[in-house]
Amino acid sequence: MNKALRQRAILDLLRQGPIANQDELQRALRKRGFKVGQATLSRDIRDLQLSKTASGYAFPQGESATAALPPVSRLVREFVLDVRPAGNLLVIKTIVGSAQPVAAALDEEEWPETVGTVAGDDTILIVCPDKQGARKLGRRMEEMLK
Amino acid sequence: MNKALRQRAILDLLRQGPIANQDELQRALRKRGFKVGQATLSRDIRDLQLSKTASGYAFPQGESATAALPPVSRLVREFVLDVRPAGNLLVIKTIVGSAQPVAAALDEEEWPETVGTVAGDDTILIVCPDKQGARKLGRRMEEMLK
DNA sequence: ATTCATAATGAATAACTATTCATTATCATG
DNA sequence: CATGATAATGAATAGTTATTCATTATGAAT
Repeated sequence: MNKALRQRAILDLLRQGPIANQDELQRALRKRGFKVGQATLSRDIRDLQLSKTASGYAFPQGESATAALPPVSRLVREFVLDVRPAGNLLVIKTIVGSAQPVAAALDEEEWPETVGTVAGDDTILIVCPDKQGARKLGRRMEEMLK
Repeated sequence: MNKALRQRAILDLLRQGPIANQDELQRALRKRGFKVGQATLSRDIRDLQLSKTASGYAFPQGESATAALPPVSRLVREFVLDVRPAGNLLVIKTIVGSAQPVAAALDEEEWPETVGTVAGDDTILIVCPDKQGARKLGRRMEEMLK
């Protein structure tokens, strides 16, 4: 039950390459650890306002799919447990299994302080350019935790 | 068996308003005199590169549907039997039943010499600004007849 | 006109997608 | 922690679309 992450993953998959149908989408998502039924995918596709073309699912005009998506702050609040700067690194703890997709979402934000990210099962490491960057990013994420 | 006219009509219908599915498209086309099966519509939609969105069929990016369409010259060659200037009018004879859609296609060209068009069952009247315009347009269409 | 090749089409059906209905999770509040 | 409201989900199924397999039309070339 993590619609938010799943829908982000769907958009991500779409950027990677063409998805011909919901069956294919289902299999691709399963590889990423999302196990859902076809009905749910049909709903996701409606939510994201995707359209089906001869060559697979496509984004709507003007990248408005991103708009239909919950903001990262909501993801952080929902899945992140702890944030700790450590030198020029930021160590983020998430509920188990969510580190990977949350990291992907953070990546997409393209914050200037993120040089790179690595994600395990329940831990994300964000590499920042320097100690100051890590602290700044840390504060921003603490803020999101409400 | 007049794919060319039918596909033009489909695009025209799409401009008029939303078409939710092929059943609806089939009924709308029938009103215009095109009687075809669902299978054919599925093929037309592929040909025209339309995509299906939550709010019905939509044009592809960049109006490229027009590109997938045969040029007017082909329509004229196929459906027009005779062209005769008469003062500032151009009288066009078509095979029976095609005047209406052919006139629609000619209209869309927005030639400067066409002030307006009226179409019956097998006859199109194109009103031109003057005698010269009618003759010029007449020559252009004769040309299309090969 | 006959023949041949190609294109267009429909009926039947396979494939795919959306919805309904019931169930389960989540969350706020007493 | 119960309870009720709301959201998310899946199984079954209804609805929709794509494809297959014949068949028919069209046009070119004898």
